[in-house]
Amino acid sequence: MSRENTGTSEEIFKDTQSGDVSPLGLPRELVEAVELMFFAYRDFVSDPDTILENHGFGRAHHRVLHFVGRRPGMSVSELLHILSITKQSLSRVLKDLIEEKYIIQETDEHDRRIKRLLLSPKGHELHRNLIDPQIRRFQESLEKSEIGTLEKWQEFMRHLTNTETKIDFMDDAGRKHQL
Amino acid sequence: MSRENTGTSEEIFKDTQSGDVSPLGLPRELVEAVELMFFAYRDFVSDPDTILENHGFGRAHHRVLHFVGRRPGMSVSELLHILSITKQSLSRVLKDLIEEKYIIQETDEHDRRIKRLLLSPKGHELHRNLIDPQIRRFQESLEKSEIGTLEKWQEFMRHLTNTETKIDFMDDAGRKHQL
DNA sequence: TAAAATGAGTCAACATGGCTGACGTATTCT
DNA sequence: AGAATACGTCAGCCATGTTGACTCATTTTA
Repeated sequence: MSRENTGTSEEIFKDTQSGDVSPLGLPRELVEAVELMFFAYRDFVSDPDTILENHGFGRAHHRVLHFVGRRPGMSVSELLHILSITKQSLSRVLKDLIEEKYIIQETDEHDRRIKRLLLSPKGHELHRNLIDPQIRRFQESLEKSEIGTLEKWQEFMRHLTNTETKIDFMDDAGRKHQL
Repeated sequence: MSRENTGTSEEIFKDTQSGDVSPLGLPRELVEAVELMFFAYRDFVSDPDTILENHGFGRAHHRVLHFVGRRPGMSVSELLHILSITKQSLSRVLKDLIEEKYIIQETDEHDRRIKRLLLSPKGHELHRNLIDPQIRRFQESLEKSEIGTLEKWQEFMRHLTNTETKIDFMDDAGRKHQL
């Protein structure tokens, strides 16, 4: 996989390993990494997207369904924090999901202002159908990779995410899921 | 705020290593991987997003700028294939970039129907400013990781992307960049 | 050389999912 | 009793994806 150097690059960035530099004067493998982020993410969400279409839902619905499924009983404001979107953006999709009985709301026993969100059996089923192809994609990719790849991949992905994101995800919940 | 496990998970997926299973009856580390994909991607694009705002541009402009920068002289239809969007979606952002002189069009010498796309110096500068924080994010994350992490990460990301995506990216160009 | 195919650009119309600011209502905290 | 919190909702804006139809220049092909 050797590539020739154009020679005219500014080389502000010292290359990590190979000394190979892209036409932008940036380390080629990091520019490739930027592109892999784009392609991998796009393809990764493409399978659920297809399923969602048949239900008249979009990616936003998927996210809500996912996090409610993962953290049953979460409040609306917890969900807002995790998704980092506005109340209005959330309410549109949440309304759909509640009206069509994928998500159930239960008033909190101790603070009746808070509504706890839960998946109905129908919601669980859809969630499962949406995540299945993604899990399968991971498993198939892992089969092609050396052992220990997933751990290293996860570690690096964690480093890439903002600390606030990780704190947000842990804090409001009080549960043991930590990203 | 602890909530008890419902206990009714189907456990169709055998867990890869730990035997640990999420509330969904799916291997927990793979469900976490799905979430890392969401969070890491979101945070990863957040830096350029901020810069783009100041220019009145969006993510779509960024993508065009990036691929034209990476593969100078590419045609409009090659760009359409890589981005996998429609001509209309592309034309809106491409028009902006051409009007504001970030991108230059040159008619192909041998086939005058084809327009070759290039970045102007202004375009290169913006491209550079947009990619810089992403490269830096990678470098900082790498510093926190074991050596060899980038290679493993890239390999796995490649496995995650569709084969068509990879082929598309190689074929139309005739150049040696292959994802 | 006439007809077909290709590359690029455009129009109108639509959907999704972000955003803002303002406001209402129920409930709880001080 | 009044302030703060949690949730919901209205109206409207913007970016970026979609479709289908159509033009125009240029090249290929029958």
